Order: sequence, then structure tokens, then C-alpha cells
Amino acid sequence: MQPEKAFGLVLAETRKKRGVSQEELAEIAGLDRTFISLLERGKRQPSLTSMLTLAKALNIKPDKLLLAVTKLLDKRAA
Amino acid sequence: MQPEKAFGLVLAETRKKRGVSQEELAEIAGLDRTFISLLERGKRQPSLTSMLTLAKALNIKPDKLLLAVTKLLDKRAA
DNA sequence: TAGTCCGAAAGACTATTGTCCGTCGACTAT
DNA sequence: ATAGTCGACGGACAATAGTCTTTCGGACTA
Repeated sequence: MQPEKAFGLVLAETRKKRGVSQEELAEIAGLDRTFISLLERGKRQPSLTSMLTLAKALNIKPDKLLLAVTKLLDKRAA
Repeated sequence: MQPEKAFGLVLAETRKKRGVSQEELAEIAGLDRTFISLLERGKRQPSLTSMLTLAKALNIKPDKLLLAVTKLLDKRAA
């Protein structure tokens, strides 16, 4: 599994848990609505600052977010 | 303090602790030697995959690496 | 004083991130 | 049926990540 796929899954799941739409998240984070969509679909990967702003917008600690990503990557190496 | 600055500091510190040169780290991680230099000087910020490969090359868990960055950012908001 | 290792730095380049415009289909409600 | 929300998806683009090549200065060593 590619890192961007894992990140997308974690991002989508976390966002849904918060009960916000892609568009709302985009607005809170100050990112583009289509970019959120690309990230969640694993078509793009975030930069360091994107990760930080998204984590902040989702009210989750950045390292927790990344930990979720790596756990997903470790679980199924495929 | 900007995220890329904080990351650069953490990267440099971790690399030195491991006792490897920028060039050696670049080779291990499969990245360019000048890019490592740029990262450590805070002139560039890493993507998600760069962070993951650098963490692996430095034998540190990615979330630990990011935690060190955020701690630095929290410490001096300046 | 030549030789190596190290890191800063610049220039030119390719690849990718991130924005901005829009359209579309599925679903919900009025 | 019409309108609204949501997310997938496209093209075009600007900004930046990342490579490659090279030069330079400092520290150390022979």
C-alpha cells in the first residue's frame, strides 16, 4: 500500500468522525476543496505543512495522525 | 517558527546522533544530497513520503520524528 | 601544501503539490 | 421537477519539491 493511499484513508475516516464535509474541512484548513478530495482518494500526498494544518483543522495531534497512517502501512504491507 | 525550520533542526540533530553525514543519509534514503542540505537549512519542506523514507533511514519511527517537530513548534511559537 | 571529507549554496531542470475553474451523478427534501 | 449538498473528476495553471551538476570554504590530516 502506498503512503498516499493510507493517508487518504485516515484523512477521510478522521474527517467523517468529525462530521464535516470535504468542503467544510477545506475552508477550516485553508486548503482547496478539490485538493482534499485528491488527498482522500490517494491521488496526492500532503507536504509537512499540509499535514500540520489538516491535523489542526481536524483537532488531532499531527503525530497521532501520522501514527494512524504508519499503522495502516504496517498492517497490510500490500 | 516555520515548520520547515523545525523539521530541519530535528533532522540535523537526529542525523548527527546517528553519526552519519548528509551524503551518507542521502544515499541510505535514496534522496539527493543537496536536498538533505536544503531540508536541514529549512529551505525546503518534506512530503509525506520523504518524511517516511528519512525516518526509516534514520531508524526512528515517523510519528516520533513528527512529534519532535511539533514539540519544537509548540515550545517557541516564535 | 596537496588531499580528503564535510556542508553551504547556486543554477537549471523535472516532477509533483496545491489552486481555481467547471461539470457530473447520487441523494435528499420541498 | 427543482433546488441543495456532497463528492468524484477534468483541465489549466502557479508554486514548490526534488534532482543533477558544480563551485566554494572550513577542518582535518599527511
